[in-house]
Amino acid sequence: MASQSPDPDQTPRAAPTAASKERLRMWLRMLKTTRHVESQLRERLRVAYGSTLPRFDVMAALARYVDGLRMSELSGVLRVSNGNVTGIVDRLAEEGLVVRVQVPGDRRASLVRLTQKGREVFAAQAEAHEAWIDELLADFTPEEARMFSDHFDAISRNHEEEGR
Amino acid sequence: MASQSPDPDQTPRAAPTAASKERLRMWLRMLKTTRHVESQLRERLRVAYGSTLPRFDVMAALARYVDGLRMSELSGVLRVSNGNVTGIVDRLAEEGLVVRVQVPGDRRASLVRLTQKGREVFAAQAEAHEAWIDELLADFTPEEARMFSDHFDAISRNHEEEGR
DNA sequence: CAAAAAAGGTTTTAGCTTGAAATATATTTC
DNA sequence: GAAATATATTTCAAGCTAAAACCTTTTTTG
Repeated sequence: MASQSPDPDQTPRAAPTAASKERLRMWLRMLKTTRHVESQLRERLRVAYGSTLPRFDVMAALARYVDGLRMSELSGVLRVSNGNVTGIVDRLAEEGLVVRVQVPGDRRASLVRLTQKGREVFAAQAEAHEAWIDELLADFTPEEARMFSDHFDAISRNHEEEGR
Repeated sequence: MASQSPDPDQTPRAAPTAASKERLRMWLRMLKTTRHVESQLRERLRVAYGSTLPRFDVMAALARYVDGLRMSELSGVLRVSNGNVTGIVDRLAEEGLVVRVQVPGDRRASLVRLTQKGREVFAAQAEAHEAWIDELLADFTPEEARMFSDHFDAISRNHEEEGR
């Protein structure tokens, strides 16, 4: 076992350290797994429901907020750009899954809500979605899943504070 | 501690089980973290280098394969659609970062390679990229990172077998 | 070898994504 | 209360994405 750590200085950035290599490795694997699951979900939503992940995400947000959300709240919850939501809601509205309701006191704003049809469609999709996740992540035991959840949760919290 | 598992039957799909709830929870958190890191990387690449993540991914692949890759190999390595790579390579070629080389024996195919300029630009971006990851995932200790890597790695392997 | 099938790429279409500019309405300030 | 500022949303430009249609060129097959 020859000497392996010739450079023990505390370089704060740019210089690749053992730790940064480890994190990079983790990131690449995590990204790969995430993309695989996402692309599976995309395809299954497309084939089974003729829908997309962004549409599903919007409906999921609206399902959680029964009273509806303003466009800006929607983009805030989903953490996507403002103009982005406009197009997705347009298409969902065309299909009769959501409605834009005028906000009484403010003629700029509008409230987006799921329609009855929207609620029904989403309920079916959400159930399938959960089963797909269960299948795609079957390699994680429930215990592992819980451990990872808790860890990611801590990190998300940090991120949210930054992004205030 | 009252009894907590009223439904011990082996329902294979659709019925939400405790395990599926746990995996769903994990997925949502993992996705949130991944998206946060990705959007940070996108923004930083844009601001610091006027570039994008897909461009970076293509250059990273070409940096690993010094002899170059065919378009189809490139899309295979990156796991994106065939026609997708065409546009990205077009733009990288316009900027002089890659070149398309005719394959001697086959007039359909072409080999894509990084130019000298491409190698230099990528080297700088890759170093910044690693430092950004290190910063964005600083909440993971190197040991945790290693553990997560190993776990995701096992899963990726399974996915690759499916996707053959 | 000619027809058929396969392989390598590009183009097209429709949708998603962001950031910036534009529009309309509200609120604040002088 | 008019002008300036801020807020809510949409529009726009540029790029990414998958899938499908479409050329070429190569390989296979009868």
